[in-house]
Amino acid sequence: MFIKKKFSKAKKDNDVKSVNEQNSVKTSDDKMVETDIDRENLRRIMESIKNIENSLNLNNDNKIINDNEEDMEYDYEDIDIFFNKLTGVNDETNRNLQNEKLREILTNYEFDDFKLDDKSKKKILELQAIVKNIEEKIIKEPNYDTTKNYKINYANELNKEQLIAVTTTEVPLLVIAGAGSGKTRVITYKVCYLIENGVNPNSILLLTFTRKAAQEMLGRVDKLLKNKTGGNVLGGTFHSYANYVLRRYSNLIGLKDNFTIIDTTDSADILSLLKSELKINKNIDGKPFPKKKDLQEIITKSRNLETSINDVVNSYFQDYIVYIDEIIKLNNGYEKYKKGFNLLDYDDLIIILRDNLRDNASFLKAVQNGVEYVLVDEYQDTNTIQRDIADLIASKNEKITVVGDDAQSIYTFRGANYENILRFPQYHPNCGVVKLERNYRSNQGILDFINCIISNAQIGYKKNLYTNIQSNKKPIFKKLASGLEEAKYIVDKILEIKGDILNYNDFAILTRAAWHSDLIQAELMARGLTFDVIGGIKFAERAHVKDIIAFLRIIINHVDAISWHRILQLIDDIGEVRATEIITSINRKNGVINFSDFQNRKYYTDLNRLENMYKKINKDNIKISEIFDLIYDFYIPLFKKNYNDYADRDQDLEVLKIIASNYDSIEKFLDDFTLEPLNNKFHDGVIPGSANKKDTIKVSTIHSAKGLEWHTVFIPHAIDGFLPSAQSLSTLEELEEERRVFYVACSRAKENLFITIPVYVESYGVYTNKPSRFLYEIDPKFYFIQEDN
DNA sequence: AGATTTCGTTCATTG
DNA sequence: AACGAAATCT
Repeated sequence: MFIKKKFSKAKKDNDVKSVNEQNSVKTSDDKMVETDIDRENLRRIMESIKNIENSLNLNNDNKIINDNEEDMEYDYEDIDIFFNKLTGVNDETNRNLQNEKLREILTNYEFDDFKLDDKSKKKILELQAIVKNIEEKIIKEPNYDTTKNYKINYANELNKEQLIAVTTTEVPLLVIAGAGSGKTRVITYKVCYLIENGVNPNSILLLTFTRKAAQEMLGRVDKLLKNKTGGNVLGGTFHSYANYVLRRYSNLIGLKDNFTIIDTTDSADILSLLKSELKINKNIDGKPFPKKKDLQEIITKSRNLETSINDVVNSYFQDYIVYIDEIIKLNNGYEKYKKGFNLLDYDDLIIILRDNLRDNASFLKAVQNGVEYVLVDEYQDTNTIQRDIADLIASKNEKITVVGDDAQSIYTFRGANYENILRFPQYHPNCGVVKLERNYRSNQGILDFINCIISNAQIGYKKNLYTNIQSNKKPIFKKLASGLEEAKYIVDKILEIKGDILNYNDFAILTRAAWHSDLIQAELMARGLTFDVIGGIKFAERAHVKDIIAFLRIIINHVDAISWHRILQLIDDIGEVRATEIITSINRKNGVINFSDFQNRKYYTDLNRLENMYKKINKDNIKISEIFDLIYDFYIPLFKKNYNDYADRDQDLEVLKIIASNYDSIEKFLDDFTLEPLNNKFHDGVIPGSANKKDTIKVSTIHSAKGLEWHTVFIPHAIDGFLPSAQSLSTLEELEEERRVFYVACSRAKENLFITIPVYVESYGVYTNKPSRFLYEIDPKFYFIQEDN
């Protein structure tokens, strides 16, 4: 069972041999497995067990570990015995003891309080004052002309606060919208209302968190108005809007309009390349030089928070303080590299836009010329750059509406600043405020629970969500023996609740980190249930998908060096150094692809094939599907050579071709692909991101679940250290954000909310009995601890 | 020297 | 699954 699974990984032929002589640890079915790692793991497990046993105050007879025993040598049977005791599978008394103990843990849970420095205290006080002030700006009555003949009866279809939010169009407006309070509805109706009052749809700018959100809202506008005007609204994310404007007015800002947008992985790859070119690969005081991912994070953080690299390293990456000079050097190299090869990263898109709106009057005028009304969704997740963009565009008439919920701000790690929402009135002194508190989503049991979570938060608008939904089910907390048991429990529950009435669509499993649902996915698969994975490793980030994208980018931007690196290194005997040499030669020829200089090299055959491929692609009126066929002709042999699991990856290639073939141009496809990366893992013939209405269970990260809702929601692995994440416990701000993550997760549920923890976490090989501290903070009367299966 | 293979380590959250 | 360090190949 679980232990075997863990240890089978370490089982290797030669290890097995050595076991016989040295050690006698064995599994319950007598298979010899033993390595140093095994022993270390076993020791750790035993230590965990000891701790739990001690905390349970078992008498010695019930213990499997004798404290006096010096030599910690156990075999795996011991663990099974303990396991059964702990879960009470065999023993009624123990089960009761367990639940009693759990209740005790949940009510006597102690954590260190954070010591706030004076600066933070001051800030909290200041924000509290702001919050108080804001209450005075609340608009009390709608300004709605009932005599007007609208297609939509706004007064009927909206509650009073929603109606105020929709009809207040001529002043800056802050809409504080609690979870499930009809935020989307407000935005959709507001767009309709503007259009019905004669506003030109393409002078409305709607900025949302994902492009899908914008599309859905505008689709609903079309439905409500029974025409196609919604499609003319400028809608999208800040990044996609930036892309649009920068290309359109590239001449005004000295930018080439055929720039390539690179994603996070590309940035990291470039940094890694520069790192090896600069030959800085040191190890000072046992602290290794930052990995490419960390480098990328440092740089992007410094740009999004608008602070120096020095500050970022000092506050978030103390281990790298010794390398600050090198990191700054690398950053300069990175900037130069992007300029040289006509690349823009995500941060460039919005920073260049903001800077030009601010400093370039003719550009500002050109952009403002088209925009009369600005609507911003998920305002709590904007950073200061995005805030500036919205403010600058709206600066000519201040007809700006922002909608958000500071309690759901969960993106500070990428620079989002929930203070934007609190400080909106400071930037717009004549603004109005609307608070939406009526919840249309969850039943009262869930609302009590989530109100409780957020009442423990330190900063924010006071909100108290209420509902008219009659049912009143308390959330359920359940402890399971292992991740495997947790997975089984969840799948069983889904089937039980679903019955014949509900759809799979009604269920979601939400986790803090994508891998927390690994075992659940395995269980779903084993039982033949279809599910979609959202979040985690994205389709667009899989190695072979990136390969294809690289081929396409070269077509548009012949000097896109990072793509060349990817492609060339697929070929045998070409590594980083050879690739750089070849790329230099391409640059010398100004992007002309001609590899004749390398005729005598052994890898010339493939280079020649590559050259011919691009010659064939470079033909007028070639269809996108033909381009793909040519690329695949070249790629497939290399693909099979480079990925021994190519059979699993194979289907992605076909999907990519289908998606791309729906576009008119490669450029458009690449933009979309980078700006709205397909989230879903691909399996069973589902095209990721397609409007496929298949009835599937959703397995998602909490972050990706923002704005969505389900009948029944499961939050597995709600272990303290996972949620909140152990990596977010150093400051109060971090902890507060974790609380909001938990809040977002719980508030997705309409009817049922299940929170579970496994006692044994397979991938870490540790036992735990601590549920999330956020659970502890909640009055026990607001949830059940489920005692049996 | 540079390319490739192997093996251990690691597991936030994203446009 | 993907990275990076170390071992091994050419």
